[in-house]
Amino acid sequence: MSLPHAILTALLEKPSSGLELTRRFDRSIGYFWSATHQQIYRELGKLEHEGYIRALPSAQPTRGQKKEYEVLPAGRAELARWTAESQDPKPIRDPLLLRLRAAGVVGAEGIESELRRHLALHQRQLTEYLEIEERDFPPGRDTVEDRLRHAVLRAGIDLETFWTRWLSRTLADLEPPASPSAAAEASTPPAVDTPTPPA
Amino acid sequence: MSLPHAILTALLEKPSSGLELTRRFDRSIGYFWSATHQQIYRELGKLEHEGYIRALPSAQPTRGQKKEYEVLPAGRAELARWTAESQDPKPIRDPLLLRLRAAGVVGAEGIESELRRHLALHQRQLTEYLEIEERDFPPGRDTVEDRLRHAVLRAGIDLETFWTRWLSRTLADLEPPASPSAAAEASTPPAVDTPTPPA
DNA sequence: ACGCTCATGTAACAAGTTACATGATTGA
DNA sequence: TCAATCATGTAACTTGTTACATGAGCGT
Repeated sequence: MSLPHAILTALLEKPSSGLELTRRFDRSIGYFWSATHQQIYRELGKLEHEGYIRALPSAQPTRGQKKEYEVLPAGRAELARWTAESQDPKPIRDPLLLRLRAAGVVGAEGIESELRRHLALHQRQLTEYLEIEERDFPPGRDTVEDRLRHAVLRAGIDLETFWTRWLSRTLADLEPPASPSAAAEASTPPAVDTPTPPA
Repeated sequence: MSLPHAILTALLEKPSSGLELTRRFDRSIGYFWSATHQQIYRELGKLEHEGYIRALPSAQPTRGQKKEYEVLPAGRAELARWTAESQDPKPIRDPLLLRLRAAGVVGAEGIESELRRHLALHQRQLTEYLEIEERDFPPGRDTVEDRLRHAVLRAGIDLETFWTRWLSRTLADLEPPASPSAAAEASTPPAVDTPTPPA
């Protein structure tokens, strides 16, 4: 049940329309909780129905017309409740790790180029986060909000750093099958489904 | 579309019944792709229907009777195709980061105990991974499969290491609002939800 | 006969994804 | 007026979650 609370947070930071929210879920908040506009409109409807938010009266309720929402006290209370709630961390769920495991069974044919591609993507994301850090978190200010937001950004930075390091190391580990026997194996792709028969 | 391929991988490693798979999705494979037995049975049905796996003839098809599956050549081919496929990494999606951001808006009341709790959980998980590494990856062997499986485990180790470090640092950052000015800020809560007024 | 565990399943729902539909506004 | 863009929405589907149902085999 994270999306509604992500929306409440975004709306508290600044009342917005559905499309404006969608754009913000492509940047700031979206860096650690993405959502499409369909999800957002659906959820806005629910939140309004439950009395957590309301449409600002200025906008008419016709199709194609902008409709801005703001958070009601009940919504703020619900968000505070959820924030302090006890929630276990979700276990890792990563298709790339799964594919690496599968590669151990059906052969590591095309996976190296994927690792390289992911490495480039994570490096780019890391650069972006570092730029944001430089821009939005100069050494000066030090409110509690600043620290919280900085901590979140630092999680992004550290996670991307982890990926770039792990991918680099894994590539280095895989590239040189080193021993001549292994090299010979690699140059002998006998058929469709031969699962890496190494020495 | 990861679950069917996770199951194909598991079945290639060892033909199993639904319940045996469920158990394995609580351990080895489950460390980076979890699944409940309902998901697994549903997916086994689909995979059989599509001709990727088949039930071993030994077992009768009655309810309550064990039914073992094995992977057919088409299933192995599909898994190899998927493994080498180009798939973009998913952006981060973490409720804890979201809650930290929300705490910046509605106040960081209960979040510190959550951070400590998560820290303990991640430390325990890290210990478990390190034990597995010691047990399953002694310095000796060095086949391609070994390297792949070790790389996957190392991802788990490095990720848990990241979390423990980040949580420790974030806790240290939050505990002492330190500077008098920051303390002054914190003691001026303009509205509903007083954010973190600790000593 | 009873309860326990093993084992397979159904049903209903929640969350996320993909494709498409529709109206309003604005500038060429 | 036409196309592009802004803006809100529907529909259908897939994936994941939660609760429950049912049968087989075994020990007491």
